[in-house]
Order: sequence, then structure tokens, then C-alpha cells
Amino acid sequence: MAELDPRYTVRSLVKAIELLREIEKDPSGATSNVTQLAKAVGMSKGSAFATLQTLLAYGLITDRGEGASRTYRLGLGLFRLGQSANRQSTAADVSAPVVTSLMKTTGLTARAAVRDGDWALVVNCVYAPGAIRLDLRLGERERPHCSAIGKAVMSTLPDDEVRQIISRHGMPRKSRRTITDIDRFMEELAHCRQNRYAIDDEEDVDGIICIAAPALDSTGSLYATVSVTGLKADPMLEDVRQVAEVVRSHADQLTALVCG
Amino acid sequence: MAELDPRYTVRSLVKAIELLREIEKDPSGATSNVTQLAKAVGMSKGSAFATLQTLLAYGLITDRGEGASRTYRLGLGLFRLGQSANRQSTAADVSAPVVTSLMKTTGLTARAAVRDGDWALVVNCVYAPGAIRLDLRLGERERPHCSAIGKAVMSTLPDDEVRQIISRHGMPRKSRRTITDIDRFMEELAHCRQNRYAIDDEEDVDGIICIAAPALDSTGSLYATVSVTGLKADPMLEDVRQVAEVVRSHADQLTALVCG
DNA sequence: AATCCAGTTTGGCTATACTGAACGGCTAGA
DNA sequence: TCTAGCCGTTCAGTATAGCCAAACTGGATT
Repeated sequence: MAELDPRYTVRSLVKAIELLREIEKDPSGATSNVTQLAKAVGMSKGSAFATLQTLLAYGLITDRGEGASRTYRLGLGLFRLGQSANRQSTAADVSAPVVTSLMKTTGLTARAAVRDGDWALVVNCVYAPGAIRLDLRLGERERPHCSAIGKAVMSTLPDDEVRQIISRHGMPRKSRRTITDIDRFMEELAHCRQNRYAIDDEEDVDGIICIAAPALDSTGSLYATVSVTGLKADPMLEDVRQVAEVVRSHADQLTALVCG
Repeated sequence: MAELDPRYTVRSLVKAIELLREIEKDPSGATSNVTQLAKAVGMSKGSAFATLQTLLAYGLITDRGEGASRTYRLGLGLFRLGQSANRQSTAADVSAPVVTSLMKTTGLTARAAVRDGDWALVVNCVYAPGAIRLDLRLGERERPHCSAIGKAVMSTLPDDEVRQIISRHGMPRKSRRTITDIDRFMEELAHCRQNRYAIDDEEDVDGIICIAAPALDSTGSLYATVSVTGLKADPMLEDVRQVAEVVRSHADQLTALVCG
């Protein structure tokens, strides 16, 4: 509640939020009836009733009991939203310092991505300072078969799941060096698993190289991947293996951040 | 979204919820800017801006970027509320069938309680059919030292934590048989841990007896306790040990429900 | 029966949230 | 370097939508 500009404040929404907070305060929900809630947030019974009905219709709260003994508790709609909030904010926020550090260390554009169904989704991006701006956008979805990020994601999944995902979208040729054979791709993934990093060597766009490594959460499943992208000609990328080491160590940093 | 009575619908709140849902849909937050969100939910930029500002002020969303590249994502305020929602709804709802079954099997008033800081909080209560209505209310807070529910909660905590809690509130005498000596109380807890149930034998109110057992979650910490309460003279309570067995088995049922 | 206390409903008033247009800053492209 | 376009932000006017207070309903308690 840092700053609330009275010009841009939707009062009925504020009241609704205060009602939610009030309901939250009462773990049993025993005293969360219309009358008491209205009193607690300083509004009339009628208004509180309408607000609660609306929250109810959207599953943000639930009610128990009928008539005079009706009480309200927070609902599963809120729980669902909360889970999404967690995924969204942590993936982007937690990875931020790691991505920035990765960019500074390598001098290359660095990104973080999470798994989004069959794709890899970029949730953070820090551009390398310099004239050439690669066309990398936040929110971009990377293909699983021809991007370092995609491969890094796939490398954390079991083989049969990978094959299913690939079969759903095929392996369209994007550049001269795109891998278009599934068995060749599975071999490549095996290397990724061994090295704990993945390389896209002009397989998506001619002249562009990309290196990614997965960071796991405390349950051992994929949390996010971090990556760097640059021109094949970039002197920074002369020793690819060395850069890959840096990417992998940053992924490990992210893992440490998430688990601890 | 089952039913939404147009009479009791707070439109600006509906719009806010729809905005949240829209932001939720976009895992990266890349396309969640004012203009696109406003278009998606069908409201003007100005309104959407004000609504987003309000949500922002209360931490339900976060923003990234400044000026023309500002985007929104779900915030940690939502996460917090969601966690509370989970605790509230599951404890009460999940325990409901177990509590009902417990009441039917024993013929006694049955309840479920969760730990609420230093107290035990009743989240569910099913009254026994019959003339005499014990004054047991939903949302009641039970004292740790002289109630079966309180003892059951304490029995899942390490000794030093129990001593701290007790020292904060003392051991006021509530009835003739209230335990007022801390060492005597710790002995009692040891028995509770062995038997996996706790008994309040007229220690709170003369003539009232209560039996409780803890249910654990998958991490092994306390999820809730279930209990029955009745008059000492009640024929149902002739064989206390047998009733305690039933209570304990219902607690185990709840544990099974919670763990999956 | 009568009373109380809760949720629900209503009507009228006014604050308020919406619209639509304008402003300023930024980026991209010519 | 200039221009066009898009973005967030601001603002004023207006219809509306949310607010309040009071009345109504229904169950439980006395």
C-alpha cells in the first residue's frame, strides 16, 4: 500500500480487497458474515452484500451455511490466481539478477525462459549494450527443436514426452543447419543432458548462436532456463565451450536461489 | 461463475477480476500492457489504467518497465491471499465428511480444529442430535492446556515450543480437574503422543469430557485435529477408550484424505 | 406469541467510475 | 533529422452504478 493516488483509485475495488483481507484474517470464517465484514471495512450491509455476491460468482470466496448463519471464506479461485502469481513473479523476478549478471559476464544478450506447455517462453531479457540489437522479445515463444532454450527445456523431460511434443509440431527447417531428424535430435538431447547445457549453432537463424542451461527447483523439475545469444562472428563467442561453462554456472546460481 | 444476479453485481469489481484473469493468461507478462488489457476485457484505457493502479497499490499485481513499455503481472499479494485461501477452504471442507462420520459413529458432537498460533481453532462442527446443545461454536479458540483439542495440537510440537506457548498464557484453573502444573502437563502430553489421542476429562468444564486426535499432512506436521465432546454422564462415553479408538481412526482417515 | 438477529431487498441520491479525446515521451523508420 | 505511430498518462463531463438507510423475510430463541 505504498502509494495510492486518489485520482486513480477505484473505490469499490478497494472495498472488495479490504473485504478479502478481512476474511483472510479470520481463519475459521466463523465471524465472517455480512454484518461483521461490513462493519470491519466501514461500509453498509447492502454494499458489502453486493460485493460479496460478486466475489462469490467468480469463486474468489466461498460461502457456508444458509440464511442467518451464512459465512464467507476465501475460495479456490483465489488459490488458483495465487499459484499463477507465484509462477509469474518468481520466474521473472528471481531470475533477474542472474540474467543481468550473465549478460555482464559474457557481454551477450541474456535471457531466462520457462516451460509453457510445449514451448519455451521468455520471461526475462537483458540486452547486451552495443549497436546491433538482436530481435529478441520478452514473451517470445521458442520452438523446442531448433533453439537452445527449447532444447534445454526438453533435456529435462523424459524421452517419450519429448517425442510426443515434437510430433505435435513437427521439425520444420528454419535454417541450413536445423536438425530435422528426430533420432538425430534425441542424440543431441543426450549430449545436452550430459553437459547440462544446450547449443543452438545456427539451427534457427543463420549466423546466430545461442547457449542455454536449465535451472531446477527443489523438486528436481525444471524451474527456468537461462541463455545467451549472439552473432556467430562475435569475438565473445570464439570459445563456445568457455561461454557454455559460464551459462551453466549461472543456471546453477539460479537453482541455488530457488532452492534456498 | 455459476450465477451472477445483475442486481448484486459490482461492475468495476468484475472488470478488475477479468483484468486479473487476463494477466493470468499471459505467463510472460509481455503483452499485458494497459492498451491490450483494456481491449481484452472491453473497457477504455482510462478505466483500465485506474483499475490497474488500484490493484498495484494493494500488491495484487506488479509492474515492470516504465513508460511505453510498462507491463503487468500478478503480484505476491495475490499469492499470499491464495495461500490463505488454501488453508481456509481445505481445512474446513476436507474435514467435513470425516467430522460428520465421526458424529454419526459416536453419536457425540464432533469438531475439527486447526492450529492458529498459540491456540487451537475450531473450523468445523457437527452437532449431535438431541435435546442438550453444548455451547460449542465454530471459530471458537480452545486453550492449549485444558482442552483435548489443545493438547492434541501441542502433542505434535516439540517440548520446548510447548513450554514457550504455555508460559505465554499461563495455566489458569478452569475447573476442579484442570491441570495447572507444567510438569504434570508435559507428562500428560507424553501419554498423548504414545496413544495418538488426547483426553480432556472435565479439565475445562465440570461434567464435560472431550477426546481429540491429530491428523498430519504429507510433511508430517499437524494438519488438523478431530474431536468429540459430550457429557461425562452420557452413556456413549461409558467406555472412553473405545471412543478414543474411533476418534483416532477418523483422524487417520483425515490424514489419508489429505495425503492423497 | 413476541422478540431478536441475521441475511436479503428496495429506492433514491450522489459520488463515482466510465468514456473519449488530448498530451507528452519514446521508438522506428524515412 | 524529422516524422509518424504507439504507448502510457491525464483530464473534464456525464450517465450510471454503487452507496446508504430503511424496510422486509425467516429462523431461532425467550
